Amino acid sequence: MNNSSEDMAIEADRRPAKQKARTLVDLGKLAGVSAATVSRALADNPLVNDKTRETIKALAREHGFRPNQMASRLRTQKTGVVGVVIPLGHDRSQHISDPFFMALLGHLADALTENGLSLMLSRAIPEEDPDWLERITGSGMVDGVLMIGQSDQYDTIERTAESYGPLVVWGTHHPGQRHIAVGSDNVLGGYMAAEHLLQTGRRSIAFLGDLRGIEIGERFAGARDAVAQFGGPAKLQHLAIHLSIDEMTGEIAAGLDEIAGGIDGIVAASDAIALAAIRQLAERNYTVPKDIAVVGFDDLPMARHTVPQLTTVRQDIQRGALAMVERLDALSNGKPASSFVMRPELVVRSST
Amino acid sequence: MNNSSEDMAIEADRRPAKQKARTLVDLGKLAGVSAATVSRALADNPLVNDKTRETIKALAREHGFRPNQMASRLRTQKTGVVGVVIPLGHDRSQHISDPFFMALLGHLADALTENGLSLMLSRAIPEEDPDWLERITGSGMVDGVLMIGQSDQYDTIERTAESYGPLVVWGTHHPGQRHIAVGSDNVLGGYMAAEHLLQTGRRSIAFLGDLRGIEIGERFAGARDAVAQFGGPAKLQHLAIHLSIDEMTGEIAAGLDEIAGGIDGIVAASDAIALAAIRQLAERNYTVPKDIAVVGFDDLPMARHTVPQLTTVRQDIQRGALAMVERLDALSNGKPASSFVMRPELVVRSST
DNA sequence: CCGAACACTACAATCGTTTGCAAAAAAAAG
DNA sequence: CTTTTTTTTGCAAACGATTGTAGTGTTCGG
Repeated sequence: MNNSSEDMAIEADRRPAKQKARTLVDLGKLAGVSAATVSRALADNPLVNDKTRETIKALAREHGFRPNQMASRLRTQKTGVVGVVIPLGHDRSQHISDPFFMALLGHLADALTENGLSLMLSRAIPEEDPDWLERITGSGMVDGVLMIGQSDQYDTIERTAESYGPLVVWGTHHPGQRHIAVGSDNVLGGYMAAEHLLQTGRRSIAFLGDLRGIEIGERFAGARDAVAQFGGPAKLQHLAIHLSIDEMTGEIAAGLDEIAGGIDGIVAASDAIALAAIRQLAERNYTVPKDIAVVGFDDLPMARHTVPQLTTVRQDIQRGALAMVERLDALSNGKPASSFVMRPELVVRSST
Repeated sequence: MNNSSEDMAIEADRRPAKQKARTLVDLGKLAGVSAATVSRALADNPLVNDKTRETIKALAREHGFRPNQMASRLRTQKTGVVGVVIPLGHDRSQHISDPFFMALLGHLADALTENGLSLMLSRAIPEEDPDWLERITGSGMVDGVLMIGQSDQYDTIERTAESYGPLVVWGTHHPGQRHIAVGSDNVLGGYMAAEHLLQTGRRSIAFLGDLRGIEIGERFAGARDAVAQFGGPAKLQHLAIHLSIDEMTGEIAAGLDEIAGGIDGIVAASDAIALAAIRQLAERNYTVPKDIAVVGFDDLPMARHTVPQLTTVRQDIQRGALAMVERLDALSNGKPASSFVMRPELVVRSST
């Protein structure tokens, strides 16, 4: 048992790398053929003799040889890499480790790997780097770009979409929109959440989220619609909560101190916000759902593992990820593609 | 309000891309200079005349020109990209969206972006692709490789480390180990978790996790040490739980049905497992921590937002991510680096 | 035994940048 | 108005793989 109270730095055994065949020419020399033949052999091109191919392949295996991707891709003008960008526009301090981003990213990684593609991840901060999108589309490093969230960069995205084909965005689709988007019907989702609270007898609802995010704004609009349509004594108020998990806690605490006494329902813009809110309510001795009911948004895996289990508006992230990859694939092969708006689904659990 | 019950596909306005200057030569022609000069101008090379540079830069901006990265990187033999690999060895169905992976990945992305590097994410399934690591190190696409977890691939990693320099792994360091690793002292962490339960009066402890994962095996070993050292009536048993969130729930449910009556403490191999366990215990009317105390591992952000808040062994993921990037940076610049074992920290909250 | 058909393989150009070196232009010195 | 020095630019050779085309060698029908 190690009982030191300090971290430890440990020297590792290291020795210089041994020499290998690094290029097609090297390997060709060893096999007694030209680089061209080696290239074809490794690509299973039928032009090359079976025996030659086997010799070459064996040699390649033995030397652990792999063709240089940079050169290959320069030549073929294909990279096999798609860029995944997370624009952090309205919420500069928002961390890339936001759980929704991460969940979608995970599914994207799975879907892309399935298709033999690699994923290049970038975080973009538009305020600091106005060229953020150009930098990626124009880098020549990627065959296409997937974007997670529109943030407040709708116009930039539209502008880029005019000249850059293979671009698919997670977010909303507006009529006449140029870029392909995959996402949920956020207005409907917000509507469902608020409607559910109203139907279960709640009347004074707070919406927790930062409306500058396009999608979040839509969720709020949906909730407002529901409340307006319900009419009567139903009320809706709004609390701006950043998505960053660090700021979130304090903001929610402060906000709830002010309004918790006057509300009986919360529509949270995300599951993460909902969880933080539930936690803060528990500390203030409000019982969920008896005193205040809480509806989340996203249905992240964790929503099922909380106490109480979270009622939330489910976005099918996996399906969305798949749809994004399919569309990107179509676009990069010159085929047409269309935006995709998924219908969200209210999942009623124990927090309402 | 959209009340259709179907998802929707929407055609987007699309038009062909407009033509731009695509190469240094193109741009050089426009500026009346050679490609070499353009290259230097864009790189702020002092050899080129200030006025010329400005002309060229303006032109480049106007045309949205960016040098082709493939060509540039082929020429300079530097990619500015580091590969991040998640080997899914012992737990084939484990999803890349595992919350710990995602959290570490997020921090890595932040740390790398900070240093102007891009991140190429790959998921590797060693059983299907024995060459998984070679495929990445030898691809020529990356300047270095970061690995999240050793899974059961310790030998493969060691072998690769002999010939491939810039490789840093999240995981454990064994004496004489060749590859650089950053991670927590898992034995100590497991020890701390079990010791804490014993000190708070628990005597019959279950460890939940799949011992084939090296790190998890170490955590179990630590817990065993603590129990052995405590002696007397203290007991430890083990329940194999996969990391995949889908399998996890069922396995935990089945396992708990069998043993929950006979235990008063749980050491979970991860926070995710701990949460799932708490949830299952609640459904079986066991109160946490009164009937059964639960200690997690990782201290993911969500651990603070659960009810009850999770007592857990904290790994400083952010610090670890930073350490990994620093070490990789050193290695790729030919400098030496050493493994780094962080001391975990027991965070006592309300689940014990 | 010759020419045609076929099966392989090698040559060489290409992808777009970068960079050592030489050349040209401009400035300074004599 | 030469020479010498300093700037500034262009030339051309990499980087390493791919691929159309030309070339070599083999086989086969006649």
